[in-house]
Order: sequence, then structure tokens, then C-alpha cells
Amino acid sequence: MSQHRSSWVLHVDLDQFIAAVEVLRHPELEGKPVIVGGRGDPTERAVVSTASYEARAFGVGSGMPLRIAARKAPEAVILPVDGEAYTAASDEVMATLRAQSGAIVQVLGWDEAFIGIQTEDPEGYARQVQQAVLERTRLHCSIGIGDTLIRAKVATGFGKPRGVFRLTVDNWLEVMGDRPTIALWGVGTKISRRLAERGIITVAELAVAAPNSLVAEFGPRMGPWYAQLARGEGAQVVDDTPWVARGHSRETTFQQDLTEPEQVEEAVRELVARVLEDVEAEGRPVVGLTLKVRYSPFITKTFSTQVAQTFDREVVLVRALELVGKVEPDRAIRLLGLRAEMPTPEDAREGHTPTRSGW
DNA sequence: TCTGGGGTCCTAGGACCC
DNA sequence: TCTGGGGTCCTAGGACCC
Repeated sequence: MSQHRSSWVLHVDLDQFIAAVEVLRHPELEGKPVIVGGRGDPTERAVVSTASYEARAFGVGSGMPLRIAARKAPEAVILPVDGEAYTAASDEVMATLRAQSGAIVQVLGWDEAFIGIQTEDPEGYARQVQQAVLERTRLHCSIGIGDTLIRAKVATGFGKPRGVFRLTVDNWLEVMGDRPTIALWGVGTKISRRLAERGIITVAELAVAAPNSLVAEFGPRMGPWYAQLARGEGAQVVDDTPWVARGHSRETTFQQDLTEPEQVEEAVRELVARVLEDVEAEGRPVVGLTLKVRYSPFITKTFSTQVAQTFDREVVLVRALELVGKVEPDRAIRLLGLRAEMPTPEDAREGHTPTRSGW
């Protein structure tokens, strides 16, 4: 039953963030279809990062190959991804959020954050946040209000664009119950299909699904997690402890497939150098390496190895080149990636709770 | 249509040990 | 000879998100 509550979770999501930042520095693009992706060249292997609402009207969306996007929206302006510009804009947005009185801010990415807040008027507070963000950054955002992080996160989608929407235990099932499970954050095409095969089509059905059968199908953690997700339940407290990266990775899709072993080795040397730049910037050691290989046709393999804590570039290079030995010779390679893992605070602790289940 | 780049967490199965 | 049951560590790979 509904009860009085003064503790709220807000989820702030910038509207078409990347495209919006580009329009701010290219005012002449206002109102035009804008696509941002890759190096801005639709003849290259790349995908759409963000499309403006005008471009979306042509059926262009995130993750779509740039080549296809250009075909669907021939008039669209295609711009290269400029990460530094988005990081700068994002920093300003997050600083604005942190400056709101009483706000506990948990950053989720470039264009998203949770705010924990005590208020009797969450809608009023949300409008205030939108106004502050707009004044300081000229960017529009949508805000979801919830009594759990999950409900706030899902609510944002109903507020877009530029709106505010509230989801709580009182209206969650009414709003979400009849929707397909894929509408849930954390359920994608594969899981929704496996659920459907077991007769679970809607969020309401998943919310009351037998725990035993979910555990049998998805394992001891993910099984119960999906049912909980469908009920919108989970953490209610926004956690602003600074993020600690578990690792860093770099990958490159080659415009022409690699066919020579020397090319592969050279590419891996380069990846090692780029990954170590990030790792060294944090002054933390490497404890594991994963080499990712995408062959043509589109088949991805990974090879990983643990590494005794090291700061030594040569050691990392040698271990990475060992992994290269596992790559199948005589197959064209379209992508190489390298991930370096670093020790996490959890490694030192016993019986920690993984964050996803913690939600 | 033909699929980037940077992340996170979970699971399965083999190796090994007692 | 054919073989239990539990545990841990490690690698490979799956799934999802922005």
C-alpha cells in the first residue's frame, strides 16, 4: 500500500547527449538530422553512437552500422566521435548535479546519474534539477523518480524527452506488467527469448515466476535477479563512493582484415602500449590480460591469462604476445582487443557482494 | 543491414587437491 | 579396479549496458 515517503531516487538521463553536444558547437545543425559515429566516414567499418531525434525519424539508431545509417538518412550530417568534448560536457553536468542541495550523486556514465534525495516533492526537485542543468550546460535531460534505483532508471524512459516520470511500488506493475521482459533494464534479446521459451512473456509473469525454475535456467544469482528486476525491487540507496575501474581495454577494428602474423604482432604491441597508458595513469598493477580476436567471418574468441601483479611493461608485453600464440593462423582478423585487469578492493576482502546482485 | 569501443558481472567446465 | 564428494583456481565465453 502507498505510504508516506520522503526518501527518493532520481535518475537523470541527458537527451540525445552526444548529438546535443555537437549541435551546441555547431548551431547551424539545430533541427537537422545529425549522426555521430566512428570517424564520421560512412564508408568505414563503424557504428552510430548517437543520432539526433531528426535522424531517428529516418529509422537511424544507436549501434547501427554507419553505412546503413547513411543510406537511411542521406541528408544527415555525419560527425566523428569526439570523446574529450563529451567528457568535458559530462563533467559539467555532473558538477551541476552535485551542487544541488542534499543530492547524493552516483554517476553511471557520460550522460547518466542517480541522485539520492530527501524531499516531500520529488517532481518539484526534478524540475529544479532540469532547470539547473539547462542553465549551466544548455543541455536537456529527462528524469525518472523511483523508490528503488531500478524503478527510477526505468521511469526515465517514460519521461523522455525533457520530462519527469514517477514509478513506485504503487504503479510499477500497472505501467510495466503487460510489457515484454525485454523492456527491463538488464534483459536483452537472448534472455527475453529464453524466458519466452519457458512461457514467460511479460514482466508480470516474470515477477511471479517460480524461483526454482529460474535458478535451473539462469543460475543461482541471475535467476533470482531477473525475478527481482521484474518486480522493480532492489537497492534504494544511492551510493556515491568513487568508481574504481576493474580494468582497461583497447580494441581496434581494422578497415582491412589482417592476414599476416607480423601485422598481428605489431597491432598487439600497439594495444599493449595504449592499454598501459590508462593503467599507468592510475598507478595500479596489472593482474590479468585478455586478448580478444574477431575473425572474418564474425566469430569472436578470447584468450586470457593471469599475471602476477606487475608494473613492468616488458612483462605485460611478453604475456600479451604469449596469448597471440593462441590465435588461429591462416584466418583473416578484423578486430583485436586487449584488456588489462587490475586488483580491486574486493580482491582483498572476503565474501563481498557483487554490485549487480546488490541492486 | 552487418555489426565500434569501453565497460561490468556471471556461468560452465576443466584441472587439481584432499 | 573403478571410483565419491567437496572444494578452489583458472580460462573461455556469454550477456548486457552506454
